[in-house]
Parts: sequence; structure tokens; C-alpha cells
Amino acid sequence: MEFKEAKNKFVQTWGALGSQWGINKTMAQIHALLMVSNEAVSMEDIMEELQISRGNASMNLRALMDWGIVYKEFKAGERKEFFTAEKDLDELAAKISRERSKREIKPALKILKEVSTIEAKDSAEEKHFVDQTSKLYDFVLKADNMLDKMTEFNENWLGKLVIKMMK
Amino acid sequence: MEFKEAKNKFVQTWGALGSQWGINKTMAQIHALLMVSNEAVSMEDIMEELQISRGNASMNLRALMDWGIVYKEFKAGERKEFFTAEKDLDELAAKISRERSKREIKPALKILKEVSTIEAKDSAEEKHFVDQTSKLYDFVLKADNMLDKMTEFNENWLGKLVIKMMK
DNA sequence: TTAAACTTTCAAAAATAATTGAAAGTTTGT
DNA sequence: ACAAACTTTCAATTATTTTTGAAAGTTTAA
Repeated sequence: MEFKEAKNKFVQTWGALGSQWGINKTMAQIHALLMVSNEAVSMEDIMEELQISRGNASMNLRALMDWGIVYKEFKAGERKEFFTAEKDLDELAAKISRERSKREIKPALKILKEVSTIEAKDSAEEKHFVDQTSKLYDFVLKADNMLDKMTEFNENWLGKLVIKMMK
Repeated sequence: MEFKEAKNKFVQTWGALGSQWGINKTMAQIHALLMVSNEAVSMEDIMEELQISRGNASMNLRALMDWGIVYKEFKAGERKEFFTAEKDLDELAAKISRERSKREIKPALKILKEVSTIEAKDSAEEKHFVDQTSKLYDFVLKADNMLDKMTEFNENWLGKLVIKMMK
């Protein structure tokens, strides 16, 4: 396999994987492209490589920057903007967990707490509901805290964690 | 908040959360409904509670069973089928990780290996590509193994893990 | 201040994904 | 063998999400 083919395959795969995890395909593809580029890439080049419109490129780059995993870069003497991706994978994972926690898990926890604290009366049905949602609340809270902990570790938390789990 | 309202809120929230993680809304809602039901529920009742068609219910129940997180149940004297969800949350998480690993991560790893082992020639661009995709391969492999490990733990791996991480 | 070189916005169009419902399929009891 | 009681399938429809492209906005340089 030659370079161009490999690069394309990687970008496509990353895009497909993104879709399956609720991330828009183009966003994942742009991210993939930037991850494997050794230098900052212009919007023009992104459009060209992925065959997408200017609007699409602009919006998805904005979204990636909101996630904190893509940065704008300015080159001396150049008017246009260039983009680079966070390339440190521990940092990337930490940022993604932090955002997903903030955007999705925390709000879900709030609802879980609300619904798990209703007055359960005496029916088995209601008791089971309260019991199950309480357990779910605890579980999600614990999982979310674990993600938090990961982001606290300063480097290679995944490797350290795997070692701890082996013991 | 009264029971019916709480239950509905839970089902809606779980459905919305599912969407954000690439799981079809109805599938997540059916799962939510079964999780908090203290007894097995018929397709008829699911259709009624979620206001969905028979076809939709049938297909999503099938998908949930393929994921191994919903089971068919038969009641003596009843012709129709009833459904229950896996209610043990450790077991639920284990099954979900196992399936996602099999369906998405393993195939992605295969591609990552392919593209990271191309002949890198001498350009900085190609060297960076091989370097970055290799790192990504290692990272994803490690994360995937961690998920495997979790499923091996027989009970409350999440709690144990959180304790280990504190140390 | 003007205009060139860019980027952003957003309504409309296109693409994708989910849902319906009725026909076909299956199972069970008589 | 028949028919009642169910479930599954899938082509057509509907809903949702993504993408486009052109107008509006912004920044820089002369």
C-alpha cells in the first residue's frame, strides 16, 4: 500500500468510526486528516482533500475547536488560517472525556438524580423503579469520576491503568 | 414528581443519550423501559407505552437481543413473548463493551495496523504518518485490552477500579 | 476608505437514518 | 389440515442530520 492510499483509508475509517459513536463523519475525517499531517493545514486544503464545501469545513473546524482538540495557527506573511490537531493521544482522550462528561453525562446524572428520588409509595413497580435508577445513578457517577481521575493523571494514564488492572 | 412522569422522563433521557452515542433512539428507549420494569413486558405493551409501530418494536428488540442485553421470556399459558433487560449494571457494561469491541474497535485496529505498516520512504510527511498511526494503534489496542480486562472481573470491577485509581 | 482576501452564517437541498404498516411467515391448539 | 395468535420482513414514507453555496461579515494592507 502506498502513502496516499493509506492516508485515505485512515481518514475514511476514522470517519466511519466517528459516525458509529455519534460524531459527524466530516468532523471525524477532518480530525483524522489533521492528526496525521505533520504541518498545519489550510481550510482550502482540507476542502480539497476531503472534497467538501467551504461551509462544511468551516462549521466542523469550529466544532473541533470547541471540543478543544484542534487549534488555529497563523503563519507569518500568510493571510489565511491554518489548523492543527492535538496529537498527544493521552491529551486527546482526556479532552474528549471532559467534553462528553460536561455535555452529556452531567446533564444525564441530573435527570437520574431527579427521577430516582421520587416518593416510592408502596407498589413493587415503583420500588423497583427507584431502586434501579438509584443504582444507575451510582454507576454512572462512578464511571464519570473515573474519567475525571484519568484527566488528572499527567501522563500515560492509560498505560499505568492497564498495569494496575493486571495486578 | 409522580411515578409516571419520572418513568417517562427517564425513558426520554435514556433515548436522547443513546442518540448522542450512536444508538438509535427507540432502541435506547425500549432498553430504558425494560430496565426499570420489574416484570417482563410484551411487545404490545412496549408499542403502547412508546407509541411506536409493531415493526419498529420488533426490529429494535431483535437488535437489543443481538447485543445480548435483552432477553425473551415465555409465560406459562401465554402465547405471546415477553422481554426483560439485563439489570445488573456491571454485566450490562461488560456486554456493551464486548460488542462494541467486536463490532467497531477490532475492525478499526485491523485497518490501523495495515496503514501504520506501510513503507515510510524518506519524506517527513510519510514518517509522521507512520509514527502517528502506530501510536494510535498502540493506544487503541491498550484501551481495548482494558475493556477486555474489565469484563473478566467477576463483579463490581468499576468500584474496584475506582479504588485502584485513587491510590 | 476601499478593496482584496479571507471566514462565517444559514436557508434550502441532499443525504442518511428511522419508522410505518401490511403482507408474509411462524407456531400452536383443535 | 386449518385457522387463530402471534412475529418478522421490507418497500415506501417520514423524520433527522448533514451539506451546500452564496450572501454577509471580518480583517488587513495600501
